[in-house]
Amino acid sequence: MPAPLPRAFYDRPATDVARALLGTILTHGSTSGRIVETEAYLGLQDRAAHSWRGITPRTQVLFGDPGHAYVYLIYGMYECLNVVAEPQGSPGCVLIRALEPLSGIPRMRSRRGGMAGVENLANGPGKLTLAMGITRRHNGADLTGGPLTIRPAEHPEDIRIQVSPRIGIKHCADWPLRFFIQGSRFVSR
DNA sequence: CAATAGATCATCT
DNA sequence: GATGATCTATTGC
Repeated sequence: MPAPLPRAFYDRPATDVARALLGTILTHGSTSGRIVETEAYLGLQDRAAHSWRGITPRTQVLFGDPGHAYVYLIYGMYECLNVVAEPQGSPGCVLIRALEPLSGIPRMRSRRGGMAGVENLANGPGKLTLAMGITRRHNGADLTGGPLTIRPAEHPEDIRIQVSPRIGIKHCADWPLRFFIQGSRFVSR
């Protein structure tokens, strides 16, 4: 099993990290999946980003070291996983929106309630945290070593990236900051 | 198939 | 007190 991506991988603009994360492998315990869809959130100039107003108790991790997880509760019901990018003090991050399940699929299915097909196990930000067992306990977790890690893509050269506006936001709704693997059946709708 | 409603709560005003 | 980086079930055509 290859080593987790190093901190330097995350220490660059959020948009670059969002593209580079496509094809990499998120692992938590027995479950793992290939990242097929991401969105970049830019920080102070991006009104769709949580961090656009500056540091609050919630956005603190976004201003910290890159390579850590930012997990928050949305709509009182689901949690979303982000990866902190950019150097300390610069709050860019990347939302992980969809996974292609690779291992631990029965475990994922039972966490999701037992009936979902493989394409529907983790094809959305709230679904993938549920399937992978990721919760707010992982907020601030170091992704370069620990129970939750991201490992290099297996065939990065084969990946074709497609770009679109981000989903489900009100501000900056036309910025082309959503990235996904062309042709993947595991991308959200 | 498309549109809509409802669930539910931490965070910030 | 309003809002939201969602999801599922249900209704309507």
